[in-house]
Amino acid sequence: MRFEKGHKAETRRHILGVASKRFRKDGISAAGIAGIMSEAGLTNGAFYPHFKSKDELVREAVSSAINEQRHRVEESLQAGCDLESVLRTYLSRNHLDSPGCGCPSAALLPEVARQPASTRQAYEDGIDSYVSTLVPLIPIADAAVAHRRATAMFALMVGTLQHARVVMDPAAAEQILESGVEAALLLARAPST
Amino acid sequence: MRFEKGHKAETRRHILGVASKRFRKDGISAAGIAGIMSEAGLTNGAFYPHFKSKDELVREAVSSAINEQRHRVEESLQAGCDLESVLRTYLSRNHLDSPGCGCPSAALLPEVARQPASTRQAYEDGIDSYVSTLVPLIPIADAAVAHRRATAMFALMVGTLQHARVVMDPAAAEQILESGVEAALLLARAPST
DNA sequence: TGTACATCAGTGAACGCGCGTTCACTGATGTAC
DNA sequence: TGTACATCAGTGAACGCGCGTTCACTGATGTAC
Repeated sequence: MRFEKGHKAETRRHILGVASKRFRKDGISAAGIAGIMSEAGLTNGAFYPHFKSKDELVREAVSSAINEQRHRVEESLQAGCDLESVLRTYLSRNHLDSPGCGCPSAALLPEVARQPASTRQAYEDGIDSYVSTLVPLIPIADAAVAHRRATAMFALMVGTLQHARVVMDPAAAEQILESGVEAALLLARAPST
Repeated sequence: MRFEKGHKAETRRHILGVASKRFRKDGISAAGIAGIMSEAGLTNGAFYPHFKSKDELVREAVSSAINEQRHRVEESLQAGCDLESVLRTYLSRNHLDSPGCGCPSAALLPEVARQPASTRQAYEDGIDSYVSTLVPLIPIADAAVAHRRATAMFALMVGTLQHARVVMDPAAAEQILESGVEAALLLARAPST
């Protein structure tokens, strides 16, 4: 072999990583194969030995992005972070300014809803895991209630970050983020009556 | 003149209406001028006497969509609808299945954040009005608190509808919508301490 | 009343460009003998 | 040990297509005389 073993698998992973960022930064339909491949340091022709089609790349890139997003939260929790700290990381200036390496739902959720069924299904599974990761942060005994609260909290976080990203004035954007933190804490802490 | 007076303005409005739906249904970058014009019953060449560029169409189409969205809520309020009824209209099966004639934020918010400044500004203004329309539905005396709650409620509604639109199983999607209604009511009703 | 001209919303072909995808090819290495 | 061949990740030109945009033109009507 003229390349060390595992080289191709590594290239594939590299392409996926580049694509995953480009999709979040520019949008799925606005990001092209040629641009992704050249950012990966390859020519466009090298794409198809790795992926059957752009749809396959999209499916793998967005589902790996949502799984990485869950991983980041899991690591925060293992490091001992509480809910407010997780919320303030998500609803931060830093996350606001870095859609390319942030939450794929904030960057792409409506566009994912327009993808083929297999992509939507893979993404839905990723969201389910993500929401489940948020559940233990909610101090409510009733598991079903806590899960519904976590589902709403996810939507609130995603919607808030999207809204803040449209806003031109950074100070106004930060107020929107703060509204989101406040409301998410309220959702978590309100009694379950 | 070979067309009655006001004909051109009416055609322009017609193109805007078609575009506004197409953008919400297919996404801004995925919807093309030729497709919009042919759905409007015209040829592609007829576009440019009406609009300077696609960007101009996008700006007018999305900002008119968000203003119509506010109008729908205002009319519900004038008809005497309460908060829960407004929420259940927004987070309904019907809205879920009709992105093309529904809330542009649920369909396009992340993509709007990637548009030129003038589009983002126009859209931001539309959201501000929309959120202000929601404020009176929140029974909290402190205006600043009520406004932050309304801001969060907007994000929760948008995020919930987007999430439900990704989900394949209709029953699961409705559970997500229900989580959103429940949480939005909680946000509105929780005391302001 | 009849004819010549001006108006202008809309036509439809064409522009260059980038898209997703295909494919004959390269060239560095490993294996066979 | 040296040579011939097989392997295959990646190259880069080309495919047809649709994009946003331009522009010379049409043709129905209104106005001028």
